[in-house]
Amino acid sequence: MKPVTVYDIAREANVSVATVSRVINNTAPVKKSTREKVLELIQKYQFQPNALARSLFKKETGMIGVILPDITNPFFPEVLAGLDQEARSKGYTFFLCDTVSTNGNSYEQYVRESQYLNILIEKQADGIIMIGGRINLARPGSDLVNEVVEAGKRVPLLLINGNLPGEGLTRIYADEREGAELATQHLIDLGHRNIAFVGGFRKMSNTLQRIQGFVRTMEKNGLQARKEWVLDGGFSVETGKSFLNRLLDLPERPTAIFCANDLVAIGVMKAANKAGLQVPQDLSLVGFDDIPYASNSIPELTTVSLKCYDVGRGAAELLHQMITKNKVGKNTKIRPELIVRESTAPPK
Amino acid sequence: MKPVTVYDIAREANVSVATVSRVINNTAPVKKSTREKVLELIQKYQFQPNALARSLFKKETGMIGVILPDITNPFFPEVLAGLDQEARSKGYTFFLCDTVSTNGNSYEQYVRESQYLNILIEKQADGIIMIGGRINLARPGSDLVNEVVEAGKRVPLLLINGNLPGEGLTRIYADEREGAELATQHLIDLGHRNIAFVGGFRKMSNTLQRIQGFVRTMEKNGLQARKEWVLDGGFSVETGKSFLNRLLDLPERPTAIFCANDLVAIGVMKAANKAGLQVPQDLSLVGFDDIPYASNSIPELTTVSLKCYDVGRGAAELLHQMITKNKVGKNTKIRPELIVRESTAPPK
DNA sequence: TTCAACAATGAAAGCGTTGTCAACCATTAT
DNA sequence: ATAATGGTTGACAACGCTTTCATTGTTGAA
Repeated sequence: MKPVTVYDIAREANVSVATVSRVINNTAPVKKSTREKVLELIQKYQFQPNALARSLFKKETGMIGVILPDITNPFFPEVLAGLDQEARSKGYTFFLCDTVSTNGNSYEQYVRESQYLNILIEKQADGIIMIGGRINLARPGSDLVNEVVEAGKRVPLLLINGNLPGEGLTRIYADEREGAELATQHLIDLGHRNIAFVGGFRKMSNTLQRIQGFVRTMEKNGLQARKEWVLDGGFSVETGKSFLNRLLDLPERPTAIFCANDLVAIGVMKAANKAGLQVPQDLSLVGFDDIPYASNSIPELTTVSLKCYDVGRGAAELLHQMITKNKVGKNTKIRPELIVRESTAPPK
Repeated sequence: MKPVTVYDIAREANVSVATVSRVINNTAPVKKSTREKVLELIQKYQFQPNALARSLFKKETGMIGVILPDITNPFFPEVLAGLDQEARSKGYTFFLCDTVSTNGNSYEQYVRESQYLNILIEKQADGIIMIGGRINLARPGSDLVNEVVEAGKRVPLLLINGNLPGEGLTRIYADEREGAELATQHLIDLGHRNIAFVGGFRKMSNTLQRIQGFVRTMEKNGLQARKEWVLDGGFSVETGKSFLNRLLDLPERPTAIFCANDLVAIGVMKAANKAGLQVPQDLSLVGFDDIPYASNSIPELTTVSLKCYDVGRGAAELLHQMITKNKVGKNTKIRPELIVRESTAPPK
């Protein structure tokens, strides 16, 4: 049984398809009696217009594509939620493109990122949002960057927390460096002198900024960021665990650790716990991102909020403007916020 | 600057659009020289076919709609990941429909659920997956159920963990009752006699099944499930906190608590910690769902895994069959698994 | 040499909408 | 009575693609 179309409705109502279209979209006056007849038929057949056909004609789909590296990382659902709340009210709907690689192959992830870019363009998404992902690893002039820039010429494209220099890409991002400064200063104000930085990938621009913020703040306070105390290599709980153990093996131990993200902080906390260290009495910990878990751990994690939700909302708004006003968006910076909870205290 | 179309390519290559289409889709033999010319032009203009037009004709979009209640709840990204991994290999792409209500209004959520159902049908999604949500609250014959059933007649529709009786809806689900039995038996085997159940909504079929599994197992072991020890009212961390406090105020306290989900368990754990109770020495805890955070808490949470990822994969596979074979799917049950970690121990 | 088979192509008919344009009718103003 | 207004309506041309059908050469077999 084929779906009914405007033609079917029109035929049975003895009107033209144009009229049917008019009553559906309220786009021109229709005599009350015919309107009612049409409406009745629509009801009777539960007619639902084919959005593909409509979009084909109108050249707009009301769909926004979101490309992200791993939906399982709680950071992303959070910004998605912000995105959704704002975009929904504007009538958009989402395409979810998770580039996670099953086997952890980062090349595969790269390929997927550019595949999705193409798919979204072919499917005529009204706009594209890219969050995180390999682009943070890419250098200006690299293939991926070029692809993204090219895509950006075809459809409004917004980078969230992407750190691409210049290039004419619009982005909205939290100021990672400022966040790192906030966190580091907090630790220093508490009286810590021996502070380590753990996690992330030094090659990625966001990690780099966090490290820079950390180092700079240490130096501003006349402190030294020791090389053996800044360890990068991942964003996971496991990373945190293994790095704490490495730190513990060193002749001298830090009294506080600033972690590249909350997951790493959780890992550190767990390893510390196993090693018989009390947080925050024996070791202060501050995370980054303020994912929901951060307030669920025991003790609750002091962290810096990247305002994912706000970033998401802002992104939706900005993208909407790019789509409707057809103007290139302006880069937007969101100020992070330090959230002091229970995992930090003065050193013994 | 308008996007280039097959016509533009055809014109410049001095061939018909049919030929262009043929080289794009490899759907009929084309002379090598013309194929190359066309390919070259496609490359030159970075031509990307309009998927809307194609879908309009082919009557397939390769899009699957996923309706879920709140992407921020870590349970859902997990099944989404399973879904994605399986569906991706089959060439599908996802529509994300989060029905979360900003103001916590459950009627609004209901409305949104049925709105999305319509949107997905209009956008010609090849299939629809509904996870969790209000449908668990609905009774057979209610409006929402009818709407879902009607939608299911128009497009392959699969319920994940939905507990609708009969009705001709296809579903794939984890056996909640069995999971509850596993958890309860584990506690009993450890030597607990005084066990409470906390969390969920009694009105929702999934909660009900968990409670039934709990009660039944208690009785099978000659134990009694006391009314004042089975408390429902939510799925959040806060729920867990407030309910533990309520339990603590009672003249007699349970030595173990079976929680309706992991989030509630976390809440209980936090409240217990505040109250000076050690988990698991003073209080054993088992959760439900096995969200990622379950293995991150201190102590790590004993829980029952609903195999979200497997359920997701299974759903993708099942839906794919419904779409391609055009056959009604068979209900599929996934067996849950008890995951013993650190939050349970024999009572003192 | 002739016919069948096949490779290579183009014309044109959709797919289900929307919007433009012109036509029609009934009022109302002149 | 006639022209002008404005509310209603239908025909039809897009939108960009795929596929069917028919047509043209070619080539191998009879």
